Amino acid sequence: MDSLPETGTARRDSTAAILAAAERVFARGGFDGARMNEIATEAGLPKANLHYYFGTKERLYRAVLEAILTQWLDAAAEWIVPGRHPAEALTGYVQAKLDHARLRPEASRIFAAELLRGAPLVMPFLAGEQRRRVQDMSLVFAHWATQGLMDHLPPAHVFFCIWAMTQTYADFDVQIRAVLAQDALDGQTFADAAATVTALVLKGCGVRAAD
Amino acid sequence: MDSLPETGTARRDSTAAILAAAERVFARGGFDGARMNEIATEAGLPKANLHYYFGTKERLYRAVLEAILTQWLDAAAEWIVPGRHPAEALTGYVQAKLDHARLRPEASRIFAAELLRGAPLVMPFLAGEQRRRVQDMSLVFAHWATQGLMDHLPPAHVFFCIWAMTQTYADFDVQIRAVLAQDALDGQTFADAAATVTALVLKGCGVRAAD
DNA sequence: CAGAATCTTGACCGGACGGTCAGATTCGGT
DNA sequence: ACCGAATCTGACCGTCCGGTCAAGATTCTG
Repeated sequence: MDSLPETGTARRDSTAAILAAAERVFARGGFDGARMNEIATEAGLPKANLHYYFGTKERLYRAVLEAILTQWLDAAAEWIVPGRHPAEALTGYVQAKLDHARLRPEASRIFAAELLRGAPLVMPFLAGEQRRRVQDMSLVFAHWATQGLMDHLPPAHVFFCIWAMTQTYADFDVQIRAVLAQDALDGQTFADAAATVTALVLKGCGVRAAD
Repeated sequence: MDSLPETGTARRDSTAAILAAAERVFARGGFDGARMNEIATEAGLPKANLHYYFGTKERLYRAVLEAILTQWLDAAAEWIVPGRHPAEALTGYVQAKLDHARLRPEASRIFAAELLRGAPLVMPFLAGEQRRRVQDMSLVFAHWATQGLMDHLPPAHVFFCIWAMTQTYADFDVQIRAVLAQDALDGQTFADAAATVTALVLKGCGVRAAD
C-alpha cells in the first residue's frame, strides 16, 4: 500500500490505537470499571503492548485525560469576546458546546466521571486554566451588562448552567433516550436541544436580538 | 437510654448503618470504585456482616439505588400542576431540585454515576416511571402555553435542562468550587445558583410574572 | 549486512478483593 | 431458666486483574 519507509510508525500507530480504544473503554466504565484487557482487545493488541507504551493503567488514563483537557480549552471560548453582540456570541458558544457533546460524547463522559470522582487528577486544570478562562469571560459579561445588552447575572453561574445543559446530552444521553423513547439521539433531537438551550440562555439572560 | 424491648432492632440498626455507609462510599467512587471493606469500616461493622444482610455487593448497591430512586420520584413534581401559575410552579420546582442537590449530594452523584455507566440497573425506572412523569408534566406545559402563560418550548428538553442545571451543583461541585475558589459551596453560592437557574428558566420560557 | 535499538507477545506472578463458612454469641419467646 | 432462631465475626478461599519478564521478531542505522 504505502511503501515509504517511515520511521517511528509503529509507535505512532500503536499509541494512537491504544488511546482511541482507551477513550472508549474509560468512557464506558470509568477508571475503575475499565480493564486493561478490554482496552487491549478493543485496540487489537496484546495487553503487554499497552504496558510497553504507557507503563501503568493510571499513566494511560492520564494520557487520555490530557488529550481531552486540551479540547476543553476549546474553540467555544473564542465566541465570548467584547466585540461580538451577546446574542451572536452566546448562540455560537452554546452551539459549539452542543456540537462537542454530539461529536465527542466519550470525551465528555470521561471528564464527567473524573469530576464525579472528585477530580483528583484534573484539579490543577480546574483551579488554574479553567478558572482563569471563566474570569476572563466574566469580564466580557460585565461589559455587555453595563452596555445594557444583557441582564446582570452572576457570570460564573451562567457558565455552570450552560456547561450543565449542553453536557447533559452527552453524559446522560441514556436518560434522555429513555424518556424520549429513542434508540439514539438523532439530529432532530439535537436541534430541539439547541433551540431549547439557546432560548433559555438568550431570553434568560435578557439578551435582546442583535440589531 | 431507651429501655423498651425492641424486636428486630439489630437488623434495623445494622442495615441502616450499612446503607448509609454504602451511600457515602458508592457516591465517592461509584460501584467499581467502592470496596466492601471500606463500606464495612465506615459502617463500623465487620465485612462479613454486610454479606450477612445483603448477600453481594451488587445487591447492596441495588438497595442503595432503590432508596435513591424513590427520592427521585420526588416532591418536586407536585409543583407542576395546571392549577398553579407557571411562575410559581417553576420557581418551586427549581428550588426543590436545588435543595435536593444541596441536601443530598451523595444521592445525586450515585444516580449520575449510574447514568454514566449506561444505567444498566435503572433503565426500567427511566423508561417507565420517569418517562410517564415527564409526559404528564409536558401536558401541563402545553396547557400553560396555550393559555399564553409561557412560550412553546419542547417540554421534555426544558426538564432535561432543569435537571442538568440543578444537579450540576451536586455532581460537579468540585468543578464549581475550583472555579469559584471556595472550599465548600455555601448558602450564598446556592442562593446565587437559585437566582440564576430560576432566571434562566422563567425568562427563558417566557413566563410572565404571576399577577 | 551486521549489530543495535525498538517493538512484540505468551506466560507468569502477587496482591487485592468479593464472597464463604463454621463456630460463637446474643436475642426473643415461653 | 431454657431453647431455637437470629446475629455476629475471624479466618479462609478462589478469582480476577494490573503488572512483569525474557525471549523472539522486526526495524533502524552505519
